[in-house]
Amino acid sequence: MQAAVPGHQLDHYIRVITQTITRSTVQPRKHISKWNTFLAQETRKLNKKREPGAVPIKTSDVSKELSAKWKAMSAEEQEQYTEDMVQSLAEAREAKESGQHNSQMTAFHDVRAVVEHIQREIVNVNQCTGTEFLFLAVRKDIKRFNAPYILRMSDLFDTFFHNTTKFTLTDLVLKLESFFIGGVDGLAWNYLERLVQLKSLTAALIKEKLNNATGHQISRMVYTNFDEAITLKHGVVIKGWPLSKFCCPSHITSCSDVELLYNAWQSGATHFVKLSNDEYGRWRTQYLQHHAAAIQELPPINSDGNGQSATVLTANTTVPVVEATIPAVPNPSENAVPTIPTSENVVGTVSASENAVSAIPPASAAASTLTASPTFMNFGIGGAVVPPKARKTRKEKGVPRGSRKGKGKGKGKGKENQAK
DNA sequence: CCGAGAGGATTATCTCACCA
DNA sequence: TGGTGAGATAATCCTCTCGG
Repeated sequence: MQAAVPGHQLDHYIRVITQTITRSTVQPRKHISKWNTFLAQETRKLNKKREPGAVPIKTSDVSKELSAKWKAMSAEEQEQYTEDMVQSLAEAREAKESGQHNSQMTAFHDVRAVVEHIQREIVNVNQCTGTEFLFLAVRKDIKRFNAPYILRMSDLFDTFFHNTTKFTLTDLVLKLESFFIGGVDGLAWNYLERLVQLKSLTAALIKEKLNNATGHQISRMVYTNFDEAITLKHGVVIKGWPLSKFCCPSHITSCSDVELLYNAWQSGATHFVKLSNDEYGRWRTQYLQHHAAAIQELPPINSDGNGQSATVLTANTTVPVVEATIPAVPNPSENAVPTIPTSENVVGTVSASENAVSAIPPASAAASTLTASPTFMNFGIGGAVVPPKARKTRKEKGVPRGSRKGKGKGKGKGKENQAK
């Protein structure tokens, strides 16, 4: 393609062929630059005039020359000259943003729609006849987006599989997926592989939920400075974060924590909530007030010993808005509102240390909510979430290990040392 | 195009449970 | 009691996005 239609870097053709996102779609500028449209327009004209087969003129080749021409024009002339182009670029941008052209995404939605339909039918038959159903769905291609899916009509399925195979349904469906994706070898998952896979699935799930909540594609989920990067920009908050620490899944080191997080998102116990205009307005006001207070009031606050919020704000860590309590019976429509920052329930926006821990429900709270869910569930719901086993404090805790360069490679190194 | 920063993946090393 | 390997932890590396 590059040979046939030269003039771009290889990356450009790859993006055109695969229809993947480009930087312009990731974070489009708020306003289309008149200068850019002028530059594009003029370069296009010059390219039309060039000899057939000649090397295409790039904007960088003519920008200086065109800059002089641009500056010579009055503001009105510039406006008039680029008006049409700006409009057509705006339309193209809109089409690019909302247009559906990704076959993987189409497949994902197809699977989801079919699964939803099957779920409805199974529930109906179960209610009419009392027949027990267990329905599993896994992808067989790593490129597909759909996460493993479990639908079961009774908790007894969990008990049965655990008693007979020593695996939970979650473990089994992960193994099943690995079998389809990687063949028999995929079954030989060790802890690390499972952890990595689950982290990846969880990150993808959270991003998908974020996109659904905002109604448009977000380039990536931001965990550090969540309130600034996500809530402030998109008016979305998180409810029911199940862990004491808010961070990206890859930074969670315990497998059980990742499982808990994944299950919480999959079940909806943890979810994004889009704020209404009023709610967002209030949230934004408070957010800006808190930040202003943190900057302006730090010295006097420390001196009079009052004003914990501002003191905590200066801790340099911004914790996202996390709903303080998970309702016993999840009802998003009713519980989506109170994430507006008030002094009681939005501790997360101003607290970085002590308050954040108390504000976020413990793992057991999330688990109890899960078990209170309906009888048909998604992946992993209803299984008891076992907290990580307490371990001895490591001797080298807090001691920097230093560079490992030149210390040899391969996982067996530590074992070899131990053997010695 | 480039640097900063964040997310995600990989690697090295230690702990612990199990078994002969 | 010692060997073995899975699990756990922390450091480091790699990749990507964003904004200037």
